[in-house]
Amino acid sequence: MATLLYTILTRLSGIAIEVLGHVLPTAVGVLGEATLSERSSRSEVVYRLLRQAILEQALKPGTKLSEDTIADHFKVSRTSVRGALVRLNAEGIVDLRANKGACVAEPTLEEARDIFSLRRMLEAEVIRRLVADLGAAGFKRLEQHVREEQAALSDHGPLSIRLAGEFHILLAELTGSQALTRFVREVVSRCSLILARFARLHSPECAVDEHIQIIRALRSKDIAAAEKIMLEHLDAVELRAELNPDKAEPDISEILKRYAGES
Amino acid sequence: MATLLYTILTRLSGIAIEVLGHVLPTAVGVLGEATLSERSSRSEVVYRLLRQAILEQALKPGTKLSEDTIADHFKVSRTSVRGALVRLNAEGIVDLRANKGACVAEPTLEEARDIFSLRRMLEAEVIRRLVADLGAAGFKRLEQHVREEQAALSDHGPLSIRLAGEFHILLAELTGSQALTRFVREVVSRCSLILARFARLHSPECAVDEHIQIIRALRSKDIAAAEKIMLEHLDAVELRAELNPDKAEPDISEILKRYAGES
DNA sequence: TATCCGGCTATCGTATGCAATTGACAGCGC
DNA sequence: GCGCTGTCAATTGCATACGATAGCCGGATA
Repeated sequence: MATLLYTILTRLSGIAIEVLGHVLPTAVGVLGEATLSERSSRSEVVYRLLRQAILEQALKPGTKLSEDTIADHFKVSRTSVRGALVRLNAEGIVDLRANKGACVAEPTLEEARDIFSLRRMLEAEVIRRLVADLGAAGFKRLEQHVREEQAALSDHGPLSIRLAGEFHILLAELTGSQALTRFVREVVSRCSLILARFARLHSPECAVDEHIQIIRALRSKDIAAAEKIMLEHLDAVELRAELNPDKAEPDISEILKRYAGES
Repeated sequence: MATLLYTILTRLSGIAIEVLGHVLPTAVGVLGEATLSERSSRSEVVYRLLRQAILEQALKPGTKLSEDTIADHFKVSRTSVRGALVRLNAEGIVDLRANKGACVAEPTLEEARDIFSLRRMLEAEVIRRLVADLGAAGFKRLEQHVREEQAALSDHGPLSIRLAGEFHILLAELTGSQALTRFVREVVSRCSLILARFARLHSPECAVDEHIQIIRALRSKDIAAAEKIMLEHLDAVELRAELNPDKAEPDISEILKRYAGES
């Protein structure tokens, strides 16, 4: 397990080292969501890299995130790592057990259903708002994004997973509501964890086609139809996840709970 | 300004000092939301105290939160304070400007409307779920809470402000959905900031009566009615806030922007 | 007089060191 | 053989120390 973390971080550390030299602006661009010229502290960089690693499912749920290990690999002090871990914990994608170290969060099946249910609500709202006022510029960004997704499709790897999630975040951003965006970002992140934990193979996870359909529905300005498409899309995502709750328990405590009569 | 922070923290530090001795369990109880026996790190304690101070509107939007000052008053190191500030920042109630220190967030009017709109959506969902499955135990907790609110009413101070917000959080908790609770907690927190910034006098802010009506509506199991009451309640809260956008600009930059033609 | 420049101070970002807690293992008693 | 207890290593929590950055103020210059 420690070995796995080792491997992942080594792969990322190539970026990290450059980042921690003075190539920041460029590297920030690479990391995606940064608005340019935004200077990044070490803690910020670690935060982004870890987040990326988790959302790309390189770091799987349950993986222990030792401060020392991470600090060594990113060539920073534990202080910076801690800052990042605290933030990730606040977002719910890292569990922070006192004196026992951090690990990638392991959503339970129950939590998974909970998240999905909320996600449906939030994204339905997104659709409603977008049908009302999405302009040409917005559609352009969406289409551009989908093109990127298609380009990354052959990759079958981390990139396509991340882009699939970011499509939904982009939708939320286009509503112009910061708060809504924030929440969508969070549920999408956690859904990524859930899929990592429960889904068999992540397949092309969110089929790009479904995203294209959503755009088309938005164009049609038909609220009911658009909402329906989105919900079906989310159902599809959820189905891919929960169909096999077999994989649901690599975690013994879940199993034992039932025998202990804790519900 | 620094003087104000000084005063507030001094008032809180009485608690803090005890807390940082070994009286933790007791003190934690005082702080409300803790499930007993949960040991708290220094960072955690600072987090809770700051959060409480902000939500009770003792620390008003815009107040600078110097790490040194806080650390001195709570008798902890800056390290612990930083951890707390990072968390508060993640929740959106503290702004963290690089190399310039933290300050209590100052929601703009635009953000305020955004938050309220989201809040309506989230709490409507809460009501829908509660109408469906709130049991006797739940009603009991709600009524207990309202009694506390009534008791605190004469106080006209921090306590009643906090309890008013916590009523809504309690409602969310009763749905059993962690994610929903989390989001409601966040919007309620930010609404508190908004009221602190824009509302004239916070009056009994959320009239206790309105809370009682909500409970009654829940009892009636009439979704439409209950939802309506809740939305009216939130409208009332919002009205109290936005009726006088005069107070909207104690902040010069907002004013100057208009003259600079930046929008 | 207004503007620009340089040092100064206050404050933050990061690294490191030490104390404290946890979990494991060996040894002892039952 | 089983369980308990005390010691040890590993890892975190916290404090302190240092370097870096932003904002302030005074002086010099046009």
